Amino acid sequence: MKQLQPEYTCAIDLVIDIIGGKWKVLILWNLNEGPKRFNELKRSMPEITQKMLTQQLKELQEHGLVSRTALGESHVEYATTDMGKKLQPVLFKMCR
Amino acid sequence: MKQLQPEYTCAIDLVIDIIGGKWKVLILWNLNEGPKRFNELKRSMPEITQKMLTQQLKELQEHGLVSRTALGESHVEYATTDMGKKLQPVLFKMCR
DNA sequence: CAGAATCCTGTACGATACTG
DNA sequence: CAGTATCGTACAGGATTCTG
Repeated sequence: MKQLQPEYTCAIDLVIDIIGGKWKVLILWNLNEGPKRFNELKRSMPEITQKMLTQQLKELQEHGLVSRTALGESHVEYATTDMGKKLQPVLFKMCR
Repeated sequence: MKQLQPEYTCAIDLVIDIIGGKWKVLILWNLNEGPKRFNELKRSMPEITQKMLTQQLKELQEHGLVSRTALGESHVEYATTDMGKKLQPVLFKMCR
């Protein structure tokens, strides 16, 4: 998981790395309601491509904000972690 | 000057637009000490190119965070605006 | 269903040279 | 001193096809 040291000279760079880009905040927003499956997330963000959803979910996992749970052969559930839940009010206070 | 409406669905996008990228926070940091001339800024950020410094300063002006004052033929001074000064503590609280 | 694999494009950023 | 102008590159993100 990414930490503040040593490659970041400024925490802002880390924040931008973690929630920057086109999709991460939107994904966190959609997971706010509760755990969702991959295609369920996909449907709630019609404009995202599968590639980007896969990729951004993977990065959110690496940053410890989202968890992935395989519940069956073809049943995967994504949810916000405790850290993700702590981040949400900070983000969403700024969103309308 | 950019506003919250209507092209941003989330204020985070605006924040990233305003202070995102590789150089903006660093420029604001360097202007924290007081007004500086173009080359003075350039020297305090040896790795930035003239092109990027020019470009980012222009964007910071458009966002109303930095002011530009021509003091002579070849003497230009950059400084943080009131809004820039308000933004600084928020940013720098996160920086070490 | 939940992805992986390719290929492609736009643009942020860099290197370098030049100028009033 | 304070920039422009051009050219080149790397990478984020998109479109499409394929798979266990």
